[in-house]
Amino acid sequence: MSTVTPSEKLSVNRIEPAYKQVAAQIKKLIVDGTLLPGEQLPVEEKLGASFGVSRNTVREALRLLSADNLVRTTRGVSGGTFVAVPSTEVLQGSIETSLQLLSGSNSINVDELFETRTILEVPCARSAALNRTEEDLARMRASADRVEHGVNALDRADHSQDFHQAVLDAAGNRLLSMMAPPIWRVFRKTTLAAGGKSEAWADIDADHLLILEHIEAQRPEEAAEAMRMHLVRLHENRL
Amino acid sequence: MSTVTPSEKLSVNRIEPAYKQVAAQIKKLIVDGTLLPGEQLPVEEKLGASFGVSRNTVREALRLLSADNLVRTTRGVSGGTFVAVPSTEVLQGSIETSLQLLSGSNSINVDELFETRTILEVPCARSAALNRTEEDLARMRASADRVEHGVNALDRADHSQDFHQAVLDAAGNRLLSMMAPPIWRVFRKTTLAAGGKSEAWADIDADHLLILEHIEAQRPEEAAEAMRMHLVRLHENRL
DNA sequence: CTGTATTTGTCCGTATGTATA
DNA sequence: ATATACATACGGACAAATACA
Repeated sequence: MSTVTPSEKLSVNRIEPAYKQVAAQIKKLIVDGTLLPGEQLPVEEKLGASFGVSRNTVREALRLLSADNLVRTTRGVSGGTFVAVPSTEVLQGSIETSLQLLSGSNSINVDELFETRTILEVPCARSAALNRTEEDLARMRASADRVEHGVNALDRADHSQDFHQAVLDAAGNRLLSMMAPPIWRVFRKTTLAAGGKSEAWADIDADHLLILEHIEAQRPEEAAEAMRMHLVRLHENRL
Repeated sequence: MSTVTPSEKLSVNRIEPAYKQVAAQIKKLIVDGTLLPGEQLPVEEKLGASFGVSRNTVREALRLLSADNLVRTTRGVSGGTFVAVPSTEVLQGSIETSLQLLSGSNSINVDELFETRTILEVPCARSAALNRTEEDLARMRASADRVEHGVNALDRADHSQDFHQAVLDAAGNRLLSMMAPPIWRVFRKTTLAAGGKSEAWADIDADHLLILEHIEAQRPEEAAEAMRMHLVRLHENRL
């Protein structure tokens, strides 16, 4: 008679390390809203006593949470572990890391990155034409100008991203504003070594000005189309 | 004469805890591709010796990486720490957690979630009409049917998500396929308590069939428009 | 400005789990 | 089946940093 492991016979869960259980419980409290942003957690020794584990185990659990930026830790007498305030940078960072990994393992390719970028940014250009404020326009003008007068390709590329971010922000959808940048950055990392063709920069400057013009004049469809053409150019030039 | 802290006078970096530095270095090796997925890292003691820190510090660093699912750890003689293979589930999980937090802190609202969903899914319906395989169609038919015959609202909502996932997958952009589900899930969590109006299900079933019909007949614009109308209905009914 | 209390950071030792001889 | 070797998991003690009296 062959022996069977419990998992084959019964529907039981594999036992989890203590630090994972502790992390899961604290995470639940944070996501549920029981622990509010900014609130201080009990000190490590106290937490250990509550969970019935050592301080060390608590610390490993806290490291799990801090990697997700759910908590922030400072040392010293007035230090401690606090529930982190959610930030867009955190989300962008985790998306970027994951995308880079998926890109490296060929789970996604550059064409998919670019198509996604287009799908996100073209509607934003349309919305931006409707919702843009004077402040938005000033930001776009400034960054478009900085692209035009950038000292080198890297500098210009940076300011070009600023321009695109300004368009996204003008559209007024904060979720879209934060989803696009990780895609740019991963795309840029994977194609930076290849080196973009610099002769395209004059066309890119013209594109930016055209997009800006349509957004300023509140012509949504024209702005969307200009953005679409611009992104095609960027794709062709691997920028 | 007033004293100034170094950070005010010089551009220096605040010193980081050892475990963060260790984590950052290992992470760099993984993202760079120096350490390949599936590869085994040196044992904790060896790592500690390499970095000049104790095993415990190494462990906390590994916890930081495991939270991002960059490494996977098992114990026992054949165990150890291995570079994890990137998975879409991981990315979706981290996006979902961040979105939920941002949603809870009003950094994004449900209208933005829904607009983003529309922007992602309407182009996917268009692409799906062009790229769909027989297998894709079978998935859509099956899930549309399960929505229609679902025993309760929760069950129907589950199958409805399956239908939408099938459309996304048929479009062929793996990045879009993985970005949409976290948005649904967060949206659903925030509006579940409110309770959807169940009298809309008949219309939803009809929508699904119409979308399916256009995709099957390879009519991209009609499919996109049907999807857009369908999402408007979902939004109106808070589903 | 110096001492002191409090909190996290780090190290070492031991326990426990796991596969294999 | 049992022992053994080797990996991570856990626990306790000390060190360092920080704010405040």
